[in-house]
Amino acid sequence: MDLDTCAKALKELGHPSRLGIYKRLVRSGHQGVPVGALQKELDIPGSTLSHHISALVSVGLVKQKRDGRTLYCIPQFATFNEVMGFLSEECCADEST
Amino acid sequence: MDLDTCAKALKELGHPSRLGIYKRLVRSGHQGVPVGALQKELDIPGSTLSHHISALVSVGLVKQKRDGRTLYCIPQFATFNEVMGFLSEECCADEST
DNA sequence: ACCATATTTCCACTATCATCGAACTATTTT
DNA sequence: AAAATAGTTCGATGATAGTGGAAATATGGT
Repeated sequence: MDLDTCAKALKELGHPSRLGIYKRLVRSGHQGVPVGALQKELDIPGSTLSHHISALVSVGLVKQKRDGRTLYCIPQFATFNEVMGFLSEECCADEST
Repeated sequence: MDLDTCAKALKELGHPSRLGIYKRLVRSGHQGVPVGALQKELDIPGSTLSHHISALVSVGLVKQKRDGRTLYCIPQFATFNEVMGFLSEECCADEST
């Protein structure tokens, strides 16, 4: 992961609603959470929520999968881990110094 | 660290210039880097750079310390580590599941 | 006091983001 | 085929953010 890609991901996580959404998704693991469930739990109007979710999708932090009428939002741990990896490697103090 | 505070910090890191600045500061450790050095190395106009730096200062990721005419920018590892801690605890997959 | 250096603040401008109701699309049920 | 459910896209608006030149501030040197 390069700096620009990492910055884009951080930017999307850098909004309380989106960070909350991602946090909520992580809690429920690989099976994902329906958009509607997020809407109720987080109390965000549908259209606003939809924009936030697609922002997360656009940087690969979330994937969506349809099952009938229900759209599940699934956290993409791999992307998140790459972000964490970049931060650890490039932006953490080297305590051996 | 709570979600809102974390989101604010992530937001500021979520810009390539600012992430680059922070990364550069981390490289040089506790002694810090003069604003002017950042300006040359990163090739950002002074006023723009100044705005980016104060954004980082505003969320506690950077501190500034004057020595004569030179203002040193010093990364605040504690804040950064709190952000990392929040992300690890609240947004990482629990692999024991 | 004056000049040079280092950096910030002011100002104006453009661009992107956030929000949300209303209209629309997709899918299932009856 | 109509109605119900789930979610998205449209469209408009207000709010923030990004940018950088010019003017201002701070400090040190002569």
